[in-house]
Amino acid sequence: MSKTDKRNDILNAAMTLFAEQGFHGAPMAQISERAGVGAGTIYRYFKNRDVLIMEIHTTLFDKFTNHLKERYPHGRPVRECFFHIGKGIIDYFIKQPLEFRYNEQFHHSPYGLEVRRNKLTNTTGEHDIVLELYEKGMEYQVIKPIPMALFFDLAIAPIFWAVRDHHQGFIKIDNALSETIVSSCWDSIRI
Amino acid sequence: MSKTDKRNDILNAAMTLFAEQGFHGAPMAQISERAGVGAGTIYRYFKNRDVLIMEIHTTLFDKFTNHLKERYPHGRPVRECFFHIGKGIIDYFIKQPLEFRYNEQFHHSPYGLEVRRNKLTNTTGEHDIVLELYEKGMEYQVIKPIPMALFFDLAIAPIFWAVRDHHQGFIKIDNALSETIVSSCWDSIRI
Amino acid sequence: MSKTDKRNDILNAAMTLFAEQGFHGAPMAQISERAGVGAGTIYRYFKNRDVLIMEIHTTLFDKFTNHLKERYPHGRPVRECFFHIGKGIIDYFIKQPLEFRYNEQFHHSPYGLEVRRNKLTNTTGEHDIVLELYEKGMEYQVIKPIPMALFFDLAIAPIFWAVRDHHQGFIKIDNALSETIVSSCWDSIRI
Amino acid sequence: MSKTDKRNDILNAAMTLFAEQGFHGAPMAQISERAGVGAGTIYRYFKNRDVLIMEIHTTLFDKFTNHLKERYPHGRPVRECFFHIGKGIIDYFIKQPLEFRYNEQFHHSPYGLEVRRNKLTNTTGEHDIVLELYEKGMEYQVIKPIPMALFFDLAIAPIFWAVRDHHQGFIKIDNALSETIVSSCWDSIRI
DNA sequence: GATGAATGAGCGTTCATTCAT
DNA sequence: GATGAATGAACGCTCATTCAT
Repeated sequence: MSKTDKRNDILNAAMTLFAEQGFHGAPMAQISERAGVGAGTIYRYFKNRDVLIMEIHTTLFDKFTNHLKERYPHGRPVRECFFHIGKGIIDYFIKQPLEFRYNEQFHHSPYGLEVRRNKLTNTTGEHDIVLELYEKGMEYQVIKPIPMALFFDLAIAPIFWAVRDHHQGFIKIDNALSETIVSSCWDSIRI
Repeated sequence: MSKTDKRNDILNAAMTLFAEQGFHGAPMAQISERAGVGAGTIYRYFKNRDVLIMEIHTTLFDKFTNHLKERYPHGRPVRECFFHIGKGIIDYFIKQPLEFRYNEQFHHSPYGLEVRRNKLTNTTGEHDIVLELYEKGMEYQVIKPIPMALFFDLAIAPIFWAVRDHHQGFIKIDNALSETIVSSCWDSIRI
Repeated sequence: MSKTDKRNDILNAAMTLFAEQGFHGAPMAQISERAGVGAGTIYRYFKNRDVLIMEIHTTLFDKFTNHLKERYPHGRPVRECFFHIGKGIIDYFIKQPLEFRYNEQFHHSPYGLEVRRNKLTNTTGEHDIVLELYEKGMEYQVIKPIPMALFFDLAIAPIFWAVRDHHQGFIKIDNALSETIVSSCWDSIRI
Repeated sequence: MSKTDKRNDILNAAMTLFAEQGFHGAPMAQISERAGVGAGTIYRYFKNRDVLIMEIHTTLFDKFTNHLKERYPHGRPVRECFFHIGKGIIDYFIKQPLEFRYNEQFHHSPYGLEVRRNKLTNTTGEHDIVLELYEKGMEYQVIKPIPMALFFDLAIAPIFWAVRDHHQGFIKIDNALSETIVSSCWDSIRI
């Protein structure tokens, strides 16, 4: 088993347990047991628990972002781009319930706040796909003149809530409903 | 000091500390200290920590619901009723940052899931109002034909996210922006 | 059992174990077991392990100092005062092997250095009995003109080493030998 | 690099780290890193940590003893021999602060006791010289009639304490003060 | 021979809960 | 009823040692 394998085992075990039981319900000992490694081994790959939690986020976020960037309709109208993203988010997280749960846990923890803050006050050159959309929408005046953070709230919040409801069994999102959701979000931000 | 007073002191102390420091950052000893009671006294009023956390939620939720019911425009058009609720939520939680923080913590903890499940199944409290709104909207065909849970997601999610952004300093919600937010939500659900 | 009793139990258990097994050979769990209290109880009386170690020192040092101050020949010649102290140290630590061992451990740990530093650079009004002796000896020119720290080294070091040899069985200090030791130390510092 | 080189690298790295950070502050991993060898390699040369600690002592002690034996004034008066040894100790350890620190750590650890016991029982190394000195002093009646261990305590203890004070900055030992120290020690043992 | 990844027992400390007063 | 001292299981983390390569 290669070094990368073991690291991945830990990442997966931790992600699963954090998703299923919350950050506080998953002690390091349980993670190591599930990963099939010794308790101390985790610390060869991650300096401490906090770093592990952050690294899971980073890993998942990269994977998620790559998914959204696939077949992204560069150069096409803002509306079309938005639909790509909205439906992309739904598709991805419908298929990945654990990642979705992890994501929810993460963004409602102290870790999540900091990440969000960095994202919204982004001074690094990182190209956030949604941020770019917002700027283009403003430029072409196809979306309402609102602060960027609020753009996120209106356009994205319902999507995440709907996915959560799907996983909790309150609704069943198929292609048609996915279309309805994203379309409704678009209605709330378009001029 | 009456029995009720002491119970309230505990509820308030616990709510504040949970809101400020998270569930994990507020040990029972600190709660009892802040409430001005002995550590053991908490257990006379609440069977254990989990029950305390649940009771705080119930208490806050009742208070919040009552706020929304005040001057509720019964019999008026769905749109007007929705604006009453939407702006009511914003007003309330802008003024009550601690309660908002508590609410967020709560709904993203294991406790939260169960409550939500009951909420959508039973029809009590807040949902009486919103449920009624949904049904009336369906009947008069002024809102899109979507499942009730999705109605929630579209209409309410952005409001909570926006309030969170307000408290975290990413946006500043004044009356005008409040109007914009609720209006945008309405755009996403109206026919 | 009073509060003070339990605190004393912990202090004694810890002192004994530290003396017998060294700081590193005495885990908190063993201390609590020997003290007959729960593991967490120690932390009601001492913030942490380091504080416990310091408090033992303080307690022992006060007791020891009080012993030396008994029947101290105030106003009598420096030589007589020195003999009182020298023989007092020997008497005390011959009778208290555990306290002696603790003292040795302590003074050769990082804790000990700090204490010694404070003592030698003393700006607090604390009346150290040996320090006073040094100053009087200098004033009356009955001891060699040497730095204070060296006075300690010459006058006190052999006494502690001799007591250690006594406890380790290399010598047997009786009254006569005690007299010899202190007298020899005096020979090394007197003019 | 020969076998001996690697062994020496480990000894030096370990000695330095133990001296600087104490036995408990220097994990094997850090030692191996500093020595430029793999973690497991240490165990090819030393059965375990305790053995490593003991071997460092032995090595340093041999080196130290050889230093004292250099230009030893065999056949000259006891006083002269004593001055050679006393000043030799001071010179050596003033120049070798790390070795001195290591020595102090060692002798106040559980390891130290056993070694000292053997030292006073057997007659090897340093003690050859000092033992000889003691016996000659007794024979010619130039030093007080005291047990050998006590001879050590009176003659050597102040020297070690003074060197410690030098390294800790409480005194500054130059040639004159070195003379004073050894001379004072002599005063305490001579007839 | 040499390596360093892996181990897991053991550490200091916390805190929800109990119960004698 | 009210208290808060006492508990001990549980936690995150370290590190001496092993052993497959």
